[in-house]
Parts: sequence; C-alpha cells; structure tokens
Amino acid sequence: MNTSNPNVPDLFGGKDMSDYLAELNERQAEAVLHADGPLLIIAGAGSGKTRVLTYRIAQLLASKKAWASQILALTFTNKAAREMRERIEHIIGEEANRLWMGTFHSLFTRILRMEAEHIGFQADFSIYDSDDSDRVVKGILQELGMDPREIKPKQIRFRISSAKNQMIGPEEYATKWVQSSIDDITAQVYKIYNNRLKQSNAMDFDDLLIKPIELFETHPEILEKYQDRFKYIMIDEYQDTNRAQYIVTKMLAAKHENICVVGDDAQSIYSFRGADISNILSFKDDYATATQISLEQNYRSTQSILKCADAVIKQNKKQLEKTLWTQNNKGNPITLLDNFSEREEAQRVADHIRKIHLTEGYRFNEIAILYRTNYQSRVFEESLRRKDVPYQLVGGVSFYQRKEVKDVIAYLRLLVNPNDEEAVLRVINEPARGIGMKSLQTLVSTARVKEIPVWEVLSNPVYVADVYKPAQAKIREFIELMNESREQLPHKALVDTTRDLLEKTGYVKQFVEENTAESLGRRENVMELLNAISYFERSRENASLSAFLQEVSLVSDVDNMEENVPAVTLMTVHASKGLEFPVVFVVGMEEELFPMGGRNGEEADIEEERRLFYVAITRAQKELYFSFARSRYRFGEEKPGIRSRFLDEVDPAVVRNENGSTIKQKSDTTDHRPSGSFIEYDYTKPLNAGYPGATPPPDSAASSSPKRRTIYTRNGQGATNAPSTNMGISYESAETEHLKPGVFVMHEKFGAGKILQREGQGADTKLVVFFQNHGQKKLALKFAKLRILS
DNA sequence: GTGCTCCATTTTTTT
DNA sequence: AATGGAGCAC
Repeated sequence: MNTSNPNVPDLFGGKDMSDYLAELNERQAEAVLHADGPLLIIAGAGSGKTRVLTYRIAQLLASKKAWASQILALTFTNKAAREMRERIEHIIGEEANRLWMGTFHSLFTRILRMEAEHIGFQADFSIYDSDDSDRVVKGILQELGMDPREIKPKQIRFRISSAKNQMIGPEEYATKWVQSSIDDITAQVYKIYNNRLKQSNAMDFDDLLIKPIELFETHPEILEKYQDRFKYIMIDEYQDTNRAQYIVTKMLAAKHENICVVGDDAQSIYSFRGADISNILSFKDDYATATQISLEQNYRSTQSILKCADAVIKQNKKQLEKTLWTQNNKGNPITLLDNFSEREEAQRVADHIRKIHLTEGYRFNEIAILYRTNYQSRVFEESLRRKDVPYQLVGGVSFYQRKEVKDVIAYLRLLVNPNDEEAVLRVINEPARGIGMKSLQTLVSTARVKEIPVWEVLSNPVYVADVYKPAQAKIREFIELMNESREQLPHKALVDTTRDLLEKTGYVKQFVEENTAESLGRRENVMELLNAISYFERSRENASLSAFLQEVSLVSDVDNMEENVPAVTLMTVHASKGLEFPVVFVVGMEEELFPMGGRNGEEADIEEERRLFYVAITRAQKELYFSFARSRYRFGEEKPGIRSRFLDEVDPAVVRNENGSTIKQKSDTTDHRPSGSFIEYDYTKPLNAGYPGATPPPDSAASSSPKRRTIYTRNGQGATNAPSTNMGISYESAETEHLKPGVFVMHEKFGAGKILQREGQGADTKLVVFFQNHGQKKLALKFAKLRILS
C-alpha cells in the first residue's frame, strides 16, 4: 500500500485512494489527479475512461475538494450513470447517492421542475416524446388547412427539432431561415407548436435542453445559484453533445471552470440528432488553459481486433491524431461469414453462437449481435429461437411506445396535468365512447378562439352545450371520471388509482371482449404497465405519479438491459456504444444498409457510418465476426445484397473466411471458396492454430443437445425480471450437463482427455479427467476451461 | 359516430 | 410483412 503520495489522502476503511491509483496507467492517473481547471480527455475505445471518471469523482470527494452534491456528472445513458454511481459508492460509500449524476435530459428536467415557475411552466409539466410531437404537428398542419399526407408531420417536426438543437427560436427561424416553401411551413408551425406546448404545460425532448438556457439567460441569479452549486462538472461522451448541451454546460462552468469533458471524436455517431463534433474539437479554443490528456492504451480488445478497427478508422479524413495500442494477446483472426440470404445469415450466426458456447465455454451473455437497423433483429430472433439459444432484445419497438401503453400513460398524464392537450385528445374517445371527431373539432376550435386549454372548454357546460346532444353527457362523464381519479391520487396507491381508472373507463374490458391473440397481448402489456407502476411505488421513497411518468419518458433502451441474464444480446450499433462483449457479431455488412444512405453518398455521412462501424468493431474483446447476405428482404421485397465497402477497408491480415482462407477484397483478384462450404473440425490442433471455421452439419449439435427451457425476452416488456433467476439456474446446469463421464474434452494445458467421473453439485462440481499426456487429473468444473470433443 | 376494408408507408440511428 | 390511416358503408 502506497501512502507516500501527499496528493492522495486517506480514505475510509483501510483501503485508500492510492490503492485505486495503483490500478491506473500514468495518463489515467494524471487525469484522475487533475482536479481544478478545464480538462479534455481524449479517450480511445476501451481505454478505461469509465474507470478514470469514477476514480476522478472518488478522488474529488476523498480530497474534500467538493461534496457529492457539488459534482455534476453528465452521462449518455441512465445505465451508465447507475453503474458509475455504484462503483463510486463502492469506493466512498453512501455519499455517492448525493451526486448529480445522470443524463442531460433527466438532470435538467430536475432543475426545470424546481424552477418551472420562472419560465412560465408548472412543476408538473408533461414531457412529449417524438410521437406526441408528431401528433401535435399534424394537428397544427390540419388547422392550417394543409394535408398531412402531402406535408409529412415527421419532416416538419424534424426541422423544428433541428432548429431547436441549434438554438434557433421561432422568430429567428421565420426571419432568417426561410428559403423554401417547406421552410415557410415549418416557420408557421414552429411558432404555433411552441405556443401549444406551453399552453399544454408540456416540453419536448429538445426543450429539456433549451429551456434551462432560457432560464439562465433571463434569470442570472438562478444561473449563479447553480454555478455555485456545481463546483465540478464532468461530461461523458462529449463528442455526441449538441449545441444546446454545449451552451448550457458552458454557462454552468463559467464561474469555476472546473469542467472535465471526456470523449472520442472517432466515436461520434449522433450527428443526425444534432450532435456537433466541433464541440470536442474546439474545446481548447473555449478554454485557453485547458489541459489535454489522451488515453491510448486499450485494455479491451485483442491486437487483431484493434488492428482491424484502426485500419477502418484511418480511412476517415477528419479526425484527431491518435494511436491506440494494447498489451493484450494477438487473439484469433476475425471471421467473415458470407451468406446467400438473410435467413442463412441468421442461421449461421446462431450456429456459431452454439458452437463457441459449447466448445469454447463462452456464456450466452458474453455474446452480442450488432446490426445497423432494428428491423434486422427479426430474423435473428427466429433463428436463435429455433436453435434454443436464449436472447435479449434491446430496443426496437419499445414497450412504452406501444399504443395501449401510451394510451394508459396519457390517462395518467392527464391526471397530473389536465392541460396536457395531447393526452386529452389521445384518450377522450379511447375506448370509443361516442365523442366523435366533429364534437371534438368544435370544442378544440373554441379553445383556440378563447386561447384556453382544451380541458377548460370540456369542463365548461356552456361550451359543451354547443355539440351533438348524445356526446354532451359522455363528455361530462369523462371529465367527472378524470376529476374523481385525480382527487383519489394523494390518498391511494398509484396502482390502485390506475387500475380503478382502467376499470371505470372500460379500457381493459375492450381487449377482453375482443378476445383475439392480439387484443389479449395488449391486455398483457397494460397489466405489465401496472406491474411497473407497482414496482416503482415499492422501490421509491416518494413515488409520485409525476415522477413515474418522468422516468418512463426518459428511459433509453439500454437502460433496462439485463446484464446477468444468460442470454445473447441483440441490439443496434448505436445502442451498443459504451458497452463491451467478449464475442461480437456485426451483421448485415452490405451497401445501403451498412453504410446506409448511399443515395447522396456525402462523404461526411460515410465518415459517420464508418465511425459507427468502428464503434461496432471496438465493442469486441476476444472474438469478432462480420457477416453479410447476398440477398435481403426490404419492405417485403427480396433485394440483392452487395458486400459492404467497409469490408474492403478492414486489414485483410486479420480477417479470414470461415474456411480459414484470406478474404477477398476489391483490389484482390484471387478466388475464394464459395460460401456455405463445410470443412471438418479439427480439434486436435491447439486453440490458435488455424481457424476451424464452417458450420457443423445442421443437426449434429442441435439434436444431441437436451431439450431445455428457453426464455426469450424483449427488452422493456417486463417479462425480463421475474423469470431471470430460474433461467440462470437452468442454463448453468444445461451447459455443464454435457460434461459427464465418457465425454472427450480438450484442456488448455493438458490437451485432450476423457472424463472418467463427475463428483459434487453446483459450484463445487469436480471432474476426474484422464489426459493422454498428463495422466489423471481432478479439476473443478468452475475453473477448468474445457472444450467438448464430440 | 362506428367499424370495416383497402392502401400506403415503412427501415436509419435516439433522448 | 406489418402497421396505421383514410375512405366508405352502415
């Protein structure tokens, strides 16, 4: 234990900070110990930046430079924040809970709720997701007499969002940015859209970043309060911040200038949502005194993987100079799978997963399949299911985007915030209760004329009297029901209020009556939502409905990814940012898919796609596979697939075909074996010699494996939690079931052998194995890395 | 005002 | 292939 460093004060419980520093390399330690003044950390993939951030915060706390509540740490996902907080808690204890650590969106929502009144909002404002925004835009277009089929609400919303991201308000947009008719429409809609959101006491995702700036600009004393509070600011994934994020953090840091940003320009992959790479490139211009530290030692991947990644990213012109290096092993070559169709691709990947699981002992949760677009997951789900490989899908159509779930959420939003117009319009006739379009139109236009919220119009008998008689009573009932539920809110459990409301509205009943597979599925989802509410209530101190709604609107897909479920992870490359897996399959390596958007083929776009590919490659620790299909269904139509240009950019020295041959690249004229050719396994060779490729004959592995219970989880759908524990047990045993007397195995050190005996249970299971060259050995199942030679 | 049928659109990537 | 919307018939 080194206590000689005067910069490193003692910590609680014997283990002090220097023990942690000893785990760091020089550059990392420098970053950790740099407390005051602006700091730019360029952190290459797998260079241990999370560790640096964690220790840096721990160090700030240990050296009493700041209280936990004075540190603002902005992460890219809630999951990242959660994990970092846990690690810090492990080092310095419960104090970690007082850190301001989370995503931009969640932390600034917190501030906005506290300060809402200063910018003309109420604390319980609703948060509109993109879907809500689309519907608002659509409504506005219709009110302006435009046809939403001709002018796509999504397109207008996208433009508004881009404007917001660049901090262009509706007035400025109208005066300076109108060049075409679509701009003109956008300008009109933008203005109304903003007013409508305000009237609805609602903010969209962009507002959550912009409104704080507005708040700070108009209320310098409030800005000062937060400047004083946040003595130290840290921002992770800085290469993916947008203009608003850049400005708001700059404002907050202006006083102390203790701002530390961490990022990697090579991993900037979110420009489509306004991320501006120049934020990180020009950090040193903003802070003249900034220190820059580059972390270039990679601890994650094998040399082969790193070499491949390096060859790819070198093709980009725009990038900061840096060279990643590693002390890790060379590792196995990367395997390229060449497939006839997407179905074959999925099957082959599933086969390979089974193979490495059985023969090399990789557990399923050490394996990930990464793709460019969510829709690609489908075929993989099918193939994995068919082969009894458990998987976990991250992202896709998320649970909270399902219509029935959104409906119920809208009911709840309406309880918290009656002015939430989007919620009113969504549920007032859901299920159908005889309040039709026409009545609604009348009432909504009254609301517009009087400039009051729709809810007020609906609550006012004078206005309601204007509409179709039978609808009047229905409207009254609806309003009363909602008011009653709202009054219940403080007195009853949230689940009970919700269940009650669903019962009275007959929302669930409609699904039961319909009684189709689909409607029952919807009912299930609603029940699952009730579970989520109940769980939220039980796990929080002050679980308000408002807090629940906030949480569900700000969760990201990766946030509720399960780490300890023994299941293969399926997700987009975007979602995989910041994660790592021993084994990675990057699939769908085809033109128009990865890279995508070859239509205009702008070099900037291609460079971003390339960075995305770089991110995909650098997720892998030990084994990496690429695959592509020569034909693929798109919009229900079979289209030829052309091998991705990116496969011509990888270093051919580290990539092999399945049969071990060198891959063919564009400039390369040598023939390669046709896809789908099988070669025999040769397990007598040591692990790294050659590359035993090829898919085993379809049924050899599959039919001999015992039938096991498989649980498939779709992320966020709730089924993940309950069964996972059972799953763990059933899988561990299933996996080791193969290791029984009579089976031939291969041991890393002792070579080939035969199992003679199996003793003990569970974690203590031991195997007696006879090795040809080393005789009889007794091995703990847990530690012996045995491959089966069957 | 509701419900059914046909058709059009969808697939980037996400807080 | 699947979903959701618009248009039409009741």
